[in-house]
Amino acid sequence: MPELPEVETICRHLRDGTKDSPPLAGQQIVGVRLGWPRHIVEPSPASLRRRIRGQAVRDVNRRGKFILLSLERDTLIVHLMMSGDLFLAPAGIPRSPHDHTIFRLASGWQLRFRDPRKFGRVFLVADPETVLKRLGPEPLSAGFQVGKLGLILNRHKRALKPLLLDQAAIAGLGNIYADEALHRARLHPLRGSQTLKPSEIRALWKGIRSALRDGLRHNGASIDWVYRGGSFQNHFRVYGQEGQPCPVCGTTIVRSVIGQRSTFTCPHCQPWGKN
DNA sequence: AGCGTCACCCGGACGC
DNA sequence: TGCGTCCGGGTGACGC
Repeated sequence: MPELPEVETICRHLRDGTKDSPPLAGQQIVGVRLGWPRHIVEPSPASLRRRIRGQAVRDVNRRGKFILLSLERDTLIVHLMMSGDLFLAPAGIPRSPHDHTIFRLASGWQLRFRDPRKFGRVFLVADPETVLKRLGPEPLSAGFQVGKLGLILNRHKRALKPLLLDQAAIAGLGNIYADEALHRARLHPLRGSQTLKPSEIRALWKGIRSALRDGLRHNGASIDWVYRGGSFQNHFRVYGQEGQPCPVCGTTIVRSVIGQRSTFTCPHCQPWGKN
């Protein structure tokens, strides 16, 4: 499921173009196909269709797991949720049954939102902050220093894993990168956020950043049936590795459920002792 | 107030 | 083959 590195990779492909498709910036939207209107959170589908016509894409950015397409007057915001993909395709390529929302461009290319599970969300708003205001800081930004993570950890009294997954605390982590970050930090996912020593806060900070950076370096992870060309799935240390040896110590990775989420840990590297 | 838990939305994968 | 169950990101309802 697309998390920060996967969403960032998709944004880069849209922004810079790929060997098969042009950059999105400068392209004018001339029409929309709304094959699953429930994707549209706001405004109404009819209003979106009317408002978006004629607007050109100025820029492509990411905030948390949201893709932001800055248009001339509005911002088109897409959340891929767990099975979404956003990409350019020539109009001549037949759409797949899951290409629900399609933005037709003046160039003849199409911006397609493919989403087999239909959980994705689309917003067209004048002010992106109305959608993004609840998000916590960007974990890869220069402003996200160790002290900032320490404040977040101490502001809450929660188990680490649900806290890492809370987009209002830190934006962009999902199940994969939360587990990978905790393993790198050698911290158990049930540790209380207020019980960490300074050295452990630093380890978690480094774990979060290095897991995300490694994900980005491999263009994200390609899992389930959604393939975007990433290869980070070949470098998971714990996620999905139940029964496999820990790459650090060889102990068998175990799966548990924490906060209704599958959670993978190394019992040796991430002991659940006192604290 | 803040936290945990649960249901909800979907369809592909998988087990029987 | 066909049915039932599981999974998961974010949100909102609910209870403590």
